[in-house]
Amino acid sequence: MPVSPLFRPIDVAPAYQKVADAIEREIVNGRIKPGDPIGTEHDLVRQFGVNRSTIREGIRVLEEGGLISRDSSRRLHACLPRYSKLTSRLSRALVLHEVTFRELYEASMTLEVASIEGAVEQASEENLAELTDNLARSEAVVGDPAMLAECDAEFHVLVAKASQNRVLQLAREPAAQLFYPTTEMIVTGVAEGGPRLVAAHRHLIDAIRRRDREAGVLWTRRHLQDWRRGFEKIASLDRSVEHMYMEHAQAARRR
Amino acid sequence: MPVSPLFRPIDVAPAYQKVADAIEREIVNGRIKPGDPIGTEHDLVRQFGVNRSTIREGIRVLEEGGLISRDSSRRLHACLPRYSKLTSRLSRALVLHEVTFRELYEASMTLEVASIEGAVEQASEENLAELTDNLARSEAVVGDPAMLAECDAEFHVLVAKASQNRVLQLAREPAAQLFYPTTEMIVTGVAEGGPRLVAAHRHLIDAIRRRDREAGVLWTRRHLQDWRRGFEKIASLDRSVEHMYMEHAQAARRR
DNA sequence: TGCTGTCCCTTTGTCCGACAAAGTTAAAGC
DNA sequence: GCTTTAACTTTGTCGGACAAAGGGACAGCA
Repeated sequence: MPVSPLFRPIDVAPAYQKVADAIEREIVNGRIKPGDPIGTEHDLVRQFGVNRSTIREGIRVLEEGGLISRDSSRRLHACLPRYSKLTSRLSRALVLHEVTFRELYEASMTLEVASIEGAVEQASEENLAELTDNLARSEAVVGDPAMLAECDAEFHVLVAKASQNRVLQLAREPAAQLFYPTTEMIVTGVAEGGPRLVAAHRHLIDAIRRRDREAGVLWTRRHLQDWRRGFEKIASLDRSVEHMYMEHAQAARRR
Repeated sequence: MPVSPLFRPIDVAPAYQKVADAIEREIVNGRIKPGDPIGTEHDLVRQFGVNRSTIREGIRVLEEGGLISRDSSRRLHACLPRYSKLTSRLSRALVLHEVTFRELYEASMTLEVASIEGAVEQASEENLAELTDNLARSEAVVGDPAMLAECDAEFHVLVAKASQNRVLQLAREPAAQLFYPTTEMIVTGVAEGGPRLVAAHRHLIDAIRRRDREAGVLWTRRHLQDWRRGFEKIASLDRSVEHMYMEHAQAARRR
């Protein structure tokens, strides 16, 4: 017979976790604002009454979560978590879960179409300027697969940004990060890949400028289908995302 | 005049970071498989030749990233990062960036429609059984807003799972986690809210079973529009997601 | 005035050694 | 065979220590 629940389980979190939680609460509640200094480790030792090693373990937890960071002089301050840092964790998780390129492709089809729809509706002049600048840089490096792939990744980040929807921006990011290395491979392996990619970007910018939703969606689909056709010349869509992707993710995270 | 970039910045990562990176590499490369033991802190001290405090800081980093965890006996082992743990970080970031409910609503409209489309196409008998079970539990707690909101959140997780697309599952999660508290508020404040919610779920399951894509999309839209109408009785869609949401996110993370 | 070098203080990253609490293993006892 | 007891191991925490690097103030020099 199970005993009746007379007592609740006691919260026995280790001290470093409690330190992290306490600081996190202050930041999330807004009592510590992004940019505010957290104080030195010694300060925290005094405030929490625990050893510096314990404080440092707590700091690592928060740092990894993107809630605090150290400036050039290594002083601690609260900060607004950067999406790209957090989403690289998710990309890594997708790799470890061995998702297939088909899943990536189908999810991205949805996410990128939604991005362009938002961009067509909401893009500002500044967004258009950024996109145009990106296009110019892409044209300049159309012969360099690595650089072009980087420009492509940035282009789609800018489209998502132009949608003015940060939830969407964040949702597409983990999948998008996994695209980058294949884009490089495809542009390397398929002769007409680079020019087609740049042409698609040009049409997309044009669609955004003319607020032409149909054209935006059409060219986004074509752009992705191009990727797919190029990819299928190299491998099967049902292959799982390979481990090599992590090198890129790691490099991106450290930036 | 700027100096020409003769030298690249030297990589001077602190030791704990190098420890974390080294272990991460082994896991991501697959040399350490999920479930494999990492060894004791003392083992790592010997292998890396650094102090235990340094090892422990590195471990915190990996633990926070979901790459390793401690079992019941606190021994370290590699593990498959759980989406929900990672996405709660993102939800927190969305809160701190003060995204609006409008962004949440519009992004979710896309993500949930994509989920149901995938589910209609791909759902297995097992997925349907889980959904049906969820529906039964929802009907049983239709009078309890907190429990019903929890069931609703789980329902949509199950729909996304039925799509068999893990990228999509992951992409919708950060936004979905922010819905939960408002659903509770709406069901509390709007008398017909609970029954309408359950009815929508019933129609969605039916659409999946009949592989009726149109009906699935239709009822997903209605379901979300219901949420929106309910929400607008309480507050404006352009209000930013409030800090109170973090309590839920924190509770979910610890589970 | 503007730049450089120096001295001092603070802060961080790392190390060492220590210990209680909790878990593990294995032997001893029934 | 099952329980109890007694080592042994591992983790979480502590205190103190020190070198390296950064910041600030101040003097010297062009």
